[in-house]
Amino acid sequence: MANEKKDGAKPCATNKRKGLWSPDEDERLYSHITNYGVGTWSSVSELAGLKRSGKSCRLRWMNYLRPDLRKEPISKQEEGLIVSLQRVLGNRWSAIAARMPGRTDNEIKNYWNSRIKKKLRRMGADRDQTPETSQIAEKSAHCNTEDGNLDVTISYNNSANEKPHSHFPIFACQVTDEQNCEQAAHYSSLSKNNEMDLLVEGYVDFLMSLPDDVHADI
DNA sequence: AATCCAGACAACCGCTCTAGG
DNA sequence: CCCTAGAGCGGTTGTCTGGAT
Repeated sequence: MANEKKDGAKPCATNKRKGLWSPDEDERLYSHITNYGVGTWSSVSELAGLKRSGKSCRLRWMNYLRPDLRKEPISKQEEGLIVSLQRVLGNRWSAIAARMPGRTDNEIKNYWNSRIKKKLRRMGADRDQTPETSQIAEKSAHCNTEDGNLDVTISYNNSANEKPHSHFPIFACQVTDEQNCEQAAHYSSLSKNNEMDLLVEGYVDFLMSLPDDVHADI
């Protein structure tokens, strides 16, 4: 709860404190919100006796003080999920975080920038060429279950240079048991109906259900 | 012991979106 | 519609820490 780092906060031109939060500030913010709720963030700052912007209070609460945050490091399983979701959703960190309970967009973004991105680049698989959101909006899914392989592929229109399609796999594995076969059939029906949101949700659930050692070593 | 440097994380900035007047 | 304030988002910067020299 308490900020263990040194208090580097200093007032800015508008007389608002900036920089790292002190344990006292954390305590004030936490007890105010747990007792009275948020209301508006600018009022929280004032009512909690903080010389911080409402924006700063919101960020501190969302990224650090919220009781439902997971404190443990991001697991291998979650890392795989981040990579997969980034491929599907692009750099929409809040959308990715929404599918990972207890994790924040800031945490995921930092994790991506400091670790995964580097890791992918080392492997020559940097996905910075992920399609823009508008392109993702036009994407469609293909799911191939032939030959006992479950291969889920997202395709998207590349309107900029009018190439018909580019595609990138978000998931591929051997269908080895009954449960996977059912999953494959499920994906297949979703992709045929172009139900992208459900496909992504189902994919997330499936990924989370896998034991850690199943995840590909990216 | 001092310094440097890279990695990790916290926080800020600027922008967009949305709701209400 | 237009304007404004607040909220939220993603990119970027700042700060701290620990390891290497």
